[in-house]
This record gives sequence, C-alpha cells and structure tokens, in this order.
Amino acid sequence: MRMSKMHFKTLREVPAEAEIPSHILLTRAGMIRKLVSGVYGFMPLGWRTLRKIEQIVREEMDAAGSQEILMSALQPSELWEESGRWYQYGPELFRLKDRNDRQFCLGPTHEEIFTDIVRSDISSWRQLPQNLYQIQHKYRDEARPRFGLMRSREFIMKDAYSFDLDEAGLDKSYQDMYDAYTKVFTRCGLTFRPVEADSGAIGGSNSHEFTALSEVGESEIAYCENCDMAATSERAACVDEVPADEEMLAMEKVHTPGTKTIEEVCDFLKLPKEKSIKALLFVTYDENYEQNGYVAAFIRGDRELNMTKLINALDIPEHAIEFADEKAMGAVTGAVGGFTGPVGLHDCTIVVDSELPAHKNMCAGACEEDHHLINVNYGRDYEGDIVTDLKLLKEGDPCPCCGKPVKYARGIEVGQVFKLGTKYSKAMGATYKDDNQQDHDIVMGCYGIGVTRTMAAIVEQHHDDNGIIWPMAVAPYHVIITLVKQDDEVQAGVAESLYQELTSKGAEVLLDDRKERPGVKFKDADLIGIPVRITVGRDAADGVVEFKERAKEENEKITAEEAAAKALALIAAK
RNA sequence: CGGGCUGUGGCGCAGUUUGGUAGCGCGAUUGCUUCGGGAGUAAUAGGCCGCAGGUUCAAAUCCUGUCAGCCCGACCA
Repeated sequence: MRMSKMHFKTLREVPAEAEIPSHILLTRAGMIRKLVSGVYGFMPLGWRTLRKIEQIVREEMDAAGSQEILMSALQPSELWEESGRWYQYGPELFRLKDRNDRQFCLGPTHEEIFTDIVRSDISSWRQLPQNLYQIQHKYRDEARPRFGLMRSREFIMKDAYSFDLDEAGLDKSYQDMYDAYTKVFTRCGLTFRPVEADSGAIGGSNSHEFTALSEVGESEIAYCENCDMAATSERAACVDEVPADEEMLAMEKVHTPGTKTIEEVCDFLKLPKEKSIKALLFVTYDENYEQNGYVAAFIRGDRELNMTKLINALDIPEHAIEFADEKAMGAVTGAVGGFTGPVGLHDCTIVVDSELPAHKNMCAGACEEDHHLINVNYGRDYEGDIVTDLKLLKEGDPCPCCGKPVKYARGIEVGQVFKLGTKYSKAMGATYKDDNQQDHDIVMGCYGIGVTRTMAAIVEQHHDDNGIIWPMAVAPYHVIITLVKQDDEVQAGVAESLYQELTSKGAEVLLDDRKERPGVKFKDADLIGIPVRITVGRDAADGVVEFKERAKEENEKITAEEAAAKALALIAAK
C-alpha cells in the first residue's frame, strides 16, 4: 500500500476524552474513530489489525472443531421471554420495536439464538456433540462506556456454543475451548492469566476468565504464588476466621450517641473491629421494577461485602437490588441509619456471613437511635435466613486453597468460558433422544472472546511513548518503507524495487511515499507501530538502507537485499 | 442510578466574573525557502459560540429548560 493513496490521518494532539494508552494511541494513529459514546468505527489500519485478530480466532476455533456461522444481531423478544432473560438482563439490553409494535433487542450475546437453532436441527444423540461459533457485533447499553474499545456499547465478539450429551462431554468441550483460548491469546502476543470467575448474567456453573494483565484493566484478580489459585476478586472464596471460643455473656444495650460508622462505634466502645457486626441494607425489585422486599446483610466489622456473592446467595439479577436509602432503612429498623443490627430484625431477608456464627459476644446496632448491643451471639440472639460467604477477599488475606497470603493484580477480561449446563436447553426445550427413545436436555457451554477489546489489550501491553508496537502477528502491515525524499529518483527507485520484492514474497508492506518531511514520516511510522521499518535515504545510491525493528532501539545499515531477507525472516517467525 | 465538570472552525483551548461586531495554537490550502525525527515564512479558507425559549437597544457572556460528552462514586448503616 502506498501511503500517498491511503485513507489515513494521524493526530498530533491527544483527544480530550482519551484517558488510557490504547484509547489515546489507537485514536491518534487514526485506527479507530468514535461516532458517539461507546461506539467506534475502524479505519483502514485498525480494520486490518482487527481482521488479523479475527483470523487467529478463526484458525484456532476451526482447529478445535468448532464451525463458523453468522446469526443476526436483531433478535425477537420471544426467545428472551422463553429463557427468562428479557427481564433478567435488565437495562443493558438495547430494546426496540418494529412498526407493528413487536419487541426486539440487539443481541448482547446469543445463547437464545443458538439454542433455538440447535433445538430445531438436533434431535438424536447421533448428532452430538456440536460446537458453533460466530464473529459478530454485539450490543450492550453499558451504564458507563469508557476507555475507548475497552468498554464500548457496540463491539465485536467471537461467541461459541457447545452442545453435548452429558456433563462428561461438556467437560471435554470446555477444556478444548480453554486450550484454544490459550493459543489465541498467546498468538496475539498477550501476557494473560486464566482465572476462575463468576458466571454472572450468563448463568451456569463453572467459568474461567482470560485476563490480560494491565494496570488499566477493570478486572481485579486474586492469585496465589504458592498454589494454583487464581480467581476474580468477586469470585474468590474467603477463609472464615475462627476465633478462640469464649463463653456467651448476657446481651446488653449500651448508649452510643452519634456513632454511625463501625470506626466510631469501635472507638467509642474500645473494641477491635473484629468484635463488631456491620449491617448493610438493600431493597429488592421485582420484574416490573416495583420494590418487593428488603435484604439485610451482616458481615464482620472489618470485612467488606462482596456484592456478587450476595446476589448469588439471593439468586436474583444484579439490577434487582440496590442499597437502601435512609427512609427505607427506617421502615425496616424503626431507627435512623447507622444503628441497624440483626437482633429482632424482621420483615426482611437476613443474610449472615458464614464466619459470624462462630464469633461470640459481638457488638451490633440495636435498631434504635444512638444505641448498640454488646455480647450478641448467633443462635441465641439472632439467626440468618441465609448463612453463606459474603466477604470480599483482600490482598494479603489467606488463600482459600493453601492459606498463604494472596496477591492482587489488575487485568483486562479478553475472554470467558462458561459451563452452562442445561439452563438454556431446559428453559427452551432443546433436547435429544438417546438410543432408548428417552429425551434428555442438551448440555451446553458458551465461550466468548472480546475481539475489539483484545485489540485494545494488545496496545496496552505493547506501546511506548512514541506509539504502538504491534506484535508481528496482528500488525496492520509487516514492514514500512520510509522513503526519505520521495522526489529523489535514486531513493524512489530503491524503495520501489524493495517494495515490489517484499510484496511479491508475501510481505504486507506500506510504502511511505507521501510528500512529507522525513520527521513526520518517522513519527507516524512509530505511532502506527509497524514492526519493521526500512528507511531508504541518503545511502540509497550505494544500495544501502537502514533497518530498524519498532520494538528495538538499535538500527543498522545494510544492503536492500539483506534488509529484505531480514524482514522476511522476521515475518516468517511470527 | 447518584455527584461533579464541560459543550466556542477538523483537533486542543481562551473569551463568560463586569453583555457591546469571535480569538489563539495545531491541522488544512497556496507561494517561497527548507528537507534524516512532528520546519520557517507570507497569505488564504473555515465558526448562526450544543439546542430551544426568555431578559435587553444589544447575549458566546445573564435567566429557564433541554440535549450531548467526560470524570468520580457505586462499600455507607
């Protein structure tokens, strides 16, 4: 490609809204273009890289035995009603109506569609297992789109769905996908870690998230250097602390004026936070978004609540629960906020963290303004409707597997695999007959890769102050020939024959023949991150050019023939 | 959803307090000089100041409403 003919524009200044390197650099390099918040288009260079990532995904999916199809993004609401997710998915679902008032949505994911396909095409055990995938635009009306491609409302995703006879089959499909994902992200040049994850709105039992390590990532992972434990912070189990046993003392109400927070109460009563119970009150909503109940969660004063664990314990959608305001709190506790406790609390679902029952003689709110109770004991003074792990695992806490202190890291979720089981096949009637004419639910798995997000993650891990440093496998072009003086016949001739030579051997080459000053060409070459740069300049008359890899500091003067051979070797090694 | 900030040529911003004919830098076009790390110079083009309403002789500026964008929070009982 001759750059003088390419639709191409770089920005010298950083766009005002861009915060993180991938957003800044992809925009400055002219690879992506924002239309509205969370919606991006891809310009020639960006589109080439995206297609390369897609191609890697395709090759590995095909190799793993999955078949590519393409379903519509526009989906009728009926299928979502069937699975129950028309309500469950919440406000992130882009909903729209046609001229006849029929409801549709733009697919945020495609479990329903694929299940629908399979239930009509598959009827016999002989037809299983099957694995289908597509690479397609997805739509999610994110509460807060941000960071360019990292969290957008329209994005490209590869989603795959496996259909098996039984759990054993699913285990194999899951492992095959897990292995394929490992190959995909390795080929893309990412440093990543597969971690255990919560399955969220998708549902199902097991799940792993593939996290590209990065400080700007929105995903927080806990891992252990001593054992194999690695999980998202919301998924990570916590070890219950078991305190020394003590005799139960008589419960007592004490006057604690103005002590709303755990800190204030514990300071006032001269107690460690480990001896106090923290209360968190929520209101819940039904399918019509009407308030339908209250939830009180209790954890030890020094702990933090893990919202995901609470939602899972209650078995409700994420959007069906909110922190209660002062008024709602009063309605339940009969007191102003800050003095809620589990004793005598009624008309709400009480969820108690699993480590609290073993804790004796605790301090808790008395459900009365300016009063707390001390020597509160589980079983005698209060009970929970649900007792389960609600705690957030923090850095340094004991590892749930081996007990050593856990570490924390941030990362970008570039892929996730789920064991769905029969959640969708049961709801939508996707069954097969076995060799005894018996019907069984098809056992499903689903597997996603955020293709556009992967592109952003690669930039996050591969850039410097001057721009992007694309790994060869995903670079929009392999080589850029920087022609220093485009109107110097000798230089132009050398550049042209080098361009022809490399192109004819299968290299993807950009020839910078623009009427620009050399500085501009060098800056642009660095910004767009082409892995190999061959500069044709003052030594062209001697057949000598300059060879430089984008990722390396040094450059060398060699003959054009040597440069071509070197470039081809690097391309072949990708 | 809650809180804060911002909308002024393609991009980045000043001007708004104290109403009075819209400015700067980058970019773009043309000429000359320059030419190996985002050149210099001269000239030119480009904006009903997000939108709607109001106050006023007069509104980018004041008032009301509205839309859009960005940031922060979602851990407090």
